[in-house]
Amino acid sequence: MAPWTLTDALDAAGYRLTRPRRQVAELIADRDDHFTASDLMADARRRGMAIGRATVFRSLEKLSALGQLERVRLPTGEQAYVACRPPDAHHHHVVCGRCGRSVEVAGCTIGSMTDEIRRRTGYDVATHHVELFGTCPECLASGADPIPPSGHVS
Amino acid sequence: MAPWTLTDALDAAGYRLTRPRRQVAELIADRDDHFTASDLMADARRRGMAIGRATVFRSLEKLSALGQLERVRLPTGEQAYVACRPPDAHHHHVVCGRCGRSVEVAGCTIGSMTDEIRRRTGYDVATHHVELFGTCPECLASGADPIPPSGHVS
DNA sequence: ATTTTTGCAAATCATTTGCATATAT
DNA sequence: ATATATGCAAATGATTTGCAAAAAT
Repeated sequence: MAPWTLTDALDAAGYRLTRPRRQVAELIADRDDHFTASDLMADARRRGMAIGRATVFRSLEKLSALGQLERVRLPTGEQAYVACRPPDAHHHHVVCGRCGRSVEVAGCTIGSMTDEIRRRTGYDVATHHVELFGTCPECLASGADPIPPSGHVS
Repeated sequence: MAPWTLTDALDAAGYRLTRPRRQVAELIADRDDHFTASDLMADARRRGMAIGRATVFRSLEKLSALGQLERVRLPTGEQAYVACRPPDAHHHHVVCGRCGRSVEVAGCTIGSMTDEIRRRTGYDVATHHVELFGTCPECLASGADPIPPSGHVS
């Protein structure tokens, strides 16, 4: 069988495989960068797919819940999504601020912080979000000026 | 002089010290938890302060740009802010998902990840965002069930 | 006096929801 | 058949913007 598609994930979770859902899955699979809900709407229109706005949002919600997508807030403040491939392991994404491409980064070092935080602050850390932004190798190679490191982050 | 207030920060940055701005600064200073723009609007109304919605947003924007506030996206999806005290050093916030209180955590271990990421992915990491959520010591003591660690985070 | 800031109301924008219809199972 | 999902359009909610009036320098 094909590796493991978003459609498979929806299927495995017991959702019905409808035309709109297959199409949303296809649109996402064809992207290698982050995207917003409206990006997908535009993609769909461009390909002549008729998918309702609400359906796109509902699909994104389900796929996020299934761990197939991660919601990220871009530095610009936009709400975007990136596909998790593979979706199971704990990881983070680095998003290129220039072209939008993203890759996953395994080996999260945050875990080791939580004990330390508990000890120092008394807070029991349950979850965390990490969003990394920078410049991808392609954009670096193309001579574009890298995004300058920001002085005060997070 | 008083330690260093949000008002001082606005002043130092060359902004005019208007009544609404002083009031927003006061409202924020009186909070020890995260807050949304609407929270501040409500606080203001409660105290009989007449501050326009737009002014609140404009003030939050300036204070964020000055590094006095951090914008955080709560697990619920809400856009909130937390005060940075002190505002200068690189740090992150742990937010209590139960009561909203937050504290800063110094000693970010992300920095050490960036070289590794560069080596493994070719991405030049410029900025990062870390948002930590959990349960604060007070809430833990009060016997409330801690927020369960989430399986797939970020 | 001059420039900045305010506050309103309108505009924008993203996201959600109700509900009758259509579709997958 | 029957439960689920769609798609519209309307509702919601947050944030932004234009602009004349008000306030700070």
